[in-house]
Amino acid sequence: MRPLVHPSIEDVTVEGILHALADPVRVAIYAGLAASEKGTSCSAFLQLDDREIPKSTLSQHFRALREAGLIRSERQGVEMRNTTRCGEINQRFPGLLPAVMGAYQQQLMDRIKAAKRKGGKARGV
Amino acid sequence: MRPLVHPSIEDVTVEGILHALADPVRVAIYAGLAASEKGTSCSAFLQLDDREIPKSTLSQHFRALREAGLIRSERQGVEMRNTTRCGEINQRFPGLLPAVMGAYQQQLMDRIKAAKRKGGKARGV
DNA sequence: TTCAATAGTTCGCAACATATGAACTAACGA
DNA sequence: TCGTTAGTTCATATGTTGCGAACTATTGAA
Repeated sequence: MRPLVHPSIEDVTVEGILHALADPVRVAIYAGLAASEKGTSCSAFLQLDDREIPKSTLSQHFRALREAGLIRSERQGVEMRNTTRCGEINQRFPGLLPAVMGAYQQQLMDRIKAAKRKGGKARGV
Repeated sequence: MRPLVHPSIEDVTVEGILHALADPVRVAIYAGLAASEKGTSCSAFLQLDDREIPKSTLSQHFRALREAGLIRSERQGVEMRNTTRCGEINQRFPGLLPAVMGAYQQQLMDRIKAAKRKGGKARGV
């Protein structure tokens, strides 16, 4: 089993970051990791936003985030401790991550508002 | 020949924008359009950064940008007038586009600096 | 040790996406 | 009507993604 790959911060690319964060599932994972102080295991995201994510799919998403340089994963006993590398990235690309996450936040709020206007339950997928 | 599709600004998604801008060719096109005041034809980008882009590939890239909501394309006689929709997008997702384009700019400058440090010619691809 | 349990990874394949040459269409000007 | 220029669409080869099944690593008993 090959060891986990973490690019050094100089090898992190903007296109890589954008590609990784162009997927709602990965964004949700990233946001979850960013919110937790001391790192989170992968399996914490098996259930995400009412959606079931298969284990193998989750693993691929973590790999994508890791190889884009967005997160760091290290074994801690039987499970994984995942943390964001937002400090390093903010230093290399100041303002990029806040802008992206802020835009997603904005989009979420717009959707909630739009769902309310339609009167029914929030069915936005 | 089906008419060109332009999503209304409420239908523009963050994931769509990021996916479109996760490609260096499309970013170069977008930057070129953003720099020009009165719109630019597609064929202006057939030669890009020393690279030859095939016509059909270019057409797909323009379609991607268009359907992500990043640009507007309208026929002007025999050619196309492409313009960015950055005004609308900045209103809907304030700060997103400047942050992304700024990060690419940063990356470009870092690469130039790194190439200089290595002494040789700028071979960074 | 050996066995079972838990947490992730890797493999294989089907479905989807992308790049590009070739053929096509649309607008214009002889 | 023909030729030219500018883009689009089609066909296809190649690449990427999602997911079940099989595998690996670590820990904790028995």
